[in-house]
Amino acid sequence: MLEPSHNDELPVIPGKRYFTIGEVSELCAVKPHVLRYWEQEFPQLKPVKRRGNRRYYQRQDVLTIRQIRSLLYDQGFTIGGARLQMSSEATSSESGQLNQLVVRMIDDLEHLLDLLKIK
Amino acid sequence: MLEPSHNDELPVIPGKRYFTIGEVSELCAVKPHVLRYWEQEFPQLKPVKRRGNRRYYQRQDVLTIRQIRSLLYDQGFTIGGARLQMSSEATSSESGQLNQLVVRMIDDLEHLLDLLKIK
DNA sequence: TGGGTTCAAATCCCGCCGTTCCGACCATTT
DNA sequence: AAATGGTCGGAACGGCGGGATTTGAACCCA
Repeated sequence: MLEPSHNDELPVIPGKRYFTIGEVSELCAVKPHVLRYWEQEFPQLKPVKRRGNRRYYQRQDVLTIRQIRSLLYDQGFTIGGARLQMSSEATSSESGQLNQLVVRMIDDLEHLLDLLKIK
Repeated sequence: MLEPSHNDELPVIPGKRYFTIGEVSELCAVKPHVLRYWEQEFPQLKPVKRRGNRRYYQRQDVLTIRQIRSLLYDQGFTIGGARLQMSSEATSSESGQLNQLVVRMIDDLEHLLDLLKIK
């Protein structure tokens, strides 16, 4: 259960705007009914709903789900613990210190990505 | 940044060398049978045993138990997740807090890398 | 010698985290 | 428009992780 079945191994997210629950299920390796369940447990997970209450997930939703998945399946949090992490992350990204560090690391990564593209 | 551990509210550890399971139970607010159970789940928790298989805990054991307690009860890890945290900390020369921060940042950065891949 | 503590091991139990079922609704293909 | 297949919510169901309780004996201190 706690083998690192990591996000790296998940498919690349196609370049389209909306995804059905079935598509998200495959993109995140999480069954549809589990996605519906998580929706009850994580307030930040709120896909758009249209005609007949169908869910339409956007990129951010997919990434959020992958993050939840990582917290639960890779890092070994309970659902309550994962919820805590998600919300504490939301608030900590507003405190400059950590945020700046992350921003700098992102810069470095972008730099590296550029290098990779050239070669 | 992370949830303050409730360990602050636990009693000060008296300045003696050995503690019985009953004493540790009170010092850590964890019932004796749970302490025995955790002993099966966390290899690093190995109190000395003497005369009639009785457990004699040392200061370090008490601290270890408080840490496990914090991971399980305050931070919302499963037992498996807590074990992961403990062992990853054991291999780190730094404190558990920093280590955990790094783990989360790596997670965040992977999250951001996904974003970069799309754009 | 008696009351409190501890022991290992077996058994019990509850709630988390899904799973399975369901009839009905929706979307896409032919 | 019919056929095919995905999706809907809600309720009932289930495994099992994480203890809790029980048992009966050994131990310790007074």
